[in-house]
Amino acid sequence: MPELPEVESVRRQLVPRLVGRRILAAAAQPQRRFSRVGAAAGRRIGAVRRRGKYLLADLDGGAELVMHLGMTGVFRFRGDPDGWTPDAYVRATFTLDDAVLDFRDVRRFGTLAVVAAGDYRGLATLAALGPEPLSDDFDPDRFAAALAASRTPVKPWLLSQRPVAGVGNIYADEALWRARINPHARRIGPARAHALWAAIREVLAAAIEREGTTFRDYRMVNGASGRNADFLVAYGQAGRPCPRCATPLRKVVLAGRGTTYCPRCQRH
DNA sequence: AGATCGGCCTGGACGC
DNA sequence: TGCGTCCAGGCCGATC
Repeated sequence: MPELPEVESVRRQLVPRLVGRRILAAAAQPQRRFSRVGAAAGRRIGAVRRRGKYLLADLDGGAELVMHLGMTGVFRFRGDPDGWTPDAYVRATFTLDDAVLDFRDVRRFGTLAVVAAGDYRGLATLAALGPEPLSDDFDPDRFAAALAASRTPVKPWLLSQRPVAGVGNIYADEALWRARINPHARRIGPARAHALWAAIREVLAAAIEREGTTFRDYRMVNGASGRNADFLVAYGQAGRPCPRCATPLRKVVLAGRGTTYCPRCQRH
């Protein structure tokens, strides 16, 4: 499930192969999640950026290609040494001047859209996206103040993408464990908010170093897996002893999402 | 206006 | 073996 570290790892592999290239043709399956993809045809690609879990490619003529990997989205180039060949799950194809790029997405949770540059009106989450966690825009005091003002349990609050961009289910569980905060907590003081602020940055930075977490679907553009799965201490570890206090980790459903935490050392 | 919840989508794991 | 059920979860839109 691609979150910020996975999307960033994909971005880093896309940059050398997309920046400066011209899109000769672009086509996607007809569905609402793919909007005006054909409008990318004929345009040259500028910077390939990332905001949260979104990939953003600047196109000439004042356009922008917005890409979201959803749950199972991957980008792959035809003819690469990894032997990728398109299959029934390819949802969109971009013909470049020197390569052919496929967007494969088994579960169709991904999004592709060509918009006027910066016009995210059809993309509510992107339009209201919080600060980049690894940038100076992510301010610990503002984060603590926003957390103090919220009455929502902290985990779904994080997943909303408004307080901070790019944190999904895996890294929310990891960061809350690291900061010793119960995912159900609704009232969190400044000291613990600062601990969570730091934990988010640490967890995401370490996962980027390892090129993301692969369980099954997530792959980089070259087909390789991320190496972070073996380092998870909370997500997917229900029943195992907490590495801090040895209490068995508990799994619950919170706001419709599987949530694993230590019932002893993660406090309300 | 903000919080909450169901729907989307499909393969794989699991139970009988 | 085969079938049915459940689960994974980011985002969107409807509803309260």
